[in-house]
Amino acid sequence: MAPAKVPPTTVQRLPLYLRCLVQASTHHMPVVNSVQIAEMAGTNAAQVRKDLSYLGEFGTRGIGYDVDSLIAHLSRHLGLTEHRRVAIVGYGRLGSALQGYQGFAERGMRVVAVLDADPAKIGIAVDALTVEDIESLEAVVARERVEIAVITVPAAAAQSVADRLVAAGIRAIMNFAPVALRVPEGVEVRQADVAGELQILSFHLHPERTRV
Amino acid sequence: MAPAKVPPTTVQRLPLYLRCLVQASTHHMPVVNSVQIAEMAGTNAAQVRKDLSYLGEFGTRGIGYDVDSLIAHLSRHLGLTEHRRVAIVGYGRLGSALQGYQGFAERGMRVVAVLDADPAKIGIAVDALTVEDIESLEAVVARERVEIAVITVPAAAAQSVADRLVAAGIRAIMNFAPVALRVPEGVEVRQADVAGELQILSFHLHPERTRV
DNA sequence: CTTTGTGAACAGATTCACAGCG
DNA sequence: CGCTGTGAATCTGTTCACAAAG
Repeated sequence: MAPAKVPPTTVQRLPLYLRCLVQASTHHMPVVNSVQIAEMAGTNAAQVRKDLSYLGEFGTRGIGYDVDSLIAHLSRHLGLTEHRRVAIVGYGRLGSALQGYQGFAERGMRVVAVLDADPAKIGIAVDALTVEDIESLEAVVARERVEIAVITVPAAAAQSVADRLVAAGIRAIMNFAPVALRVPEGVEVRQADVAGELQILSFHLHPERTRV
Repeated sequence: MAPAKVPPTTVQRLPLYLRCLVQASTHHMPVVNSVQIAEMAGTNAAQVRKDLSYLGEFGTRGIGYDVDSLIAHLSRHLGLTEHRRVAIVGYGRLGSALQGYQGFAERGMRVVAVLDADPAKIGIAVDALTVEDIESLEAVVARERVEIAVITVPAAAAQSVADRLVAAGIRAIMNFAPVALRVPEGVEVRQADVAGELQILSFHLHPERTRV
């Protein structure tokens, strides 16, 4: 019953389930069963039930899961009862695309700071924010109570930015720079590498599906 | 010897190894051993050796791996001996950020087409390309011999775009829209969901981490 | 009668540890 | 000797199948 140990693979699927349930909610479905969730999520029903069982017992046998109540449970387990405070470090093409992404708010994320090292970019007003100097990173993190940092700086600068973020108390980093970050125990890093993903796709296209 | 069956988890790490080796090459290291690769990649040496062993026997016992030769082998196995032809469908903030990303070329990817449904965007010149009408998707895919498609359209349009891409012969899709795409057997999809990744990070920040 | 929740069986990935080769 | 390559052992995740609950 208590959230003892949730397997990493299960955690990775929770946002997907949440998305599907929100969609079901907008379609005015009051209740869904594990087969329906699995169809929407592209998995199988046993997986869905097992995953949810790690968080608690939320279903009703013979009926299924109450959509709104399950949304509430998942949101709580994902720590999304309040919006998470996100800083974007690096206001290049990708950084500005993320800053302007409308999908964050409805999924529990709030961008509270944008930073860059380029004097030409510092001071630019974006929505209600201003691009701030990366030199004042520590002050900004403290002032805005940043919980999650998104790194969109060039690869060469990523590790030093990560070091400073960690020193400033950040424990959750999403890194778009194509380098493996070194962080101390207790700091969680998610790596996003678009070119790498395309290379994985390329592997599956490989002509060499016969023999060498 | 022959590339029989490479486990999916291994395939996912190959781009990472390739990146590390390219870095080693620029640092003028002619040879690296599995411990060094593991350090750069953030894994362990046994993992590196096992992964590489699925592709063949590239090392020299007592010495290690020749960097340039291993880069060549990995590139070949990833199908990167020639640049992969990529189309970006959806010229919004994210689509344009990806279109302008300089990192693709050096990692075997070449953007050969950009499409959008918005008449205000169709015709815009981007580098050597022009944003084309999504209505002519099939013609563009054929003309440019597109191998990989990147979907950056709104969630509501993603499935129909995917259906048309598959019908046009595309077998590798990277999807940035936050929906689970349904595709037939034989079509490979990689899902990228930034908000979902941040939610995973949020889970790890959860206050409820105190053992119950 | 339906659907959950879950032990047990299974499948897959990681790590170990060492034989084999340079 | 040093380092790779790999079977064997271990660990982790997925799927099955059914008892328990409404």
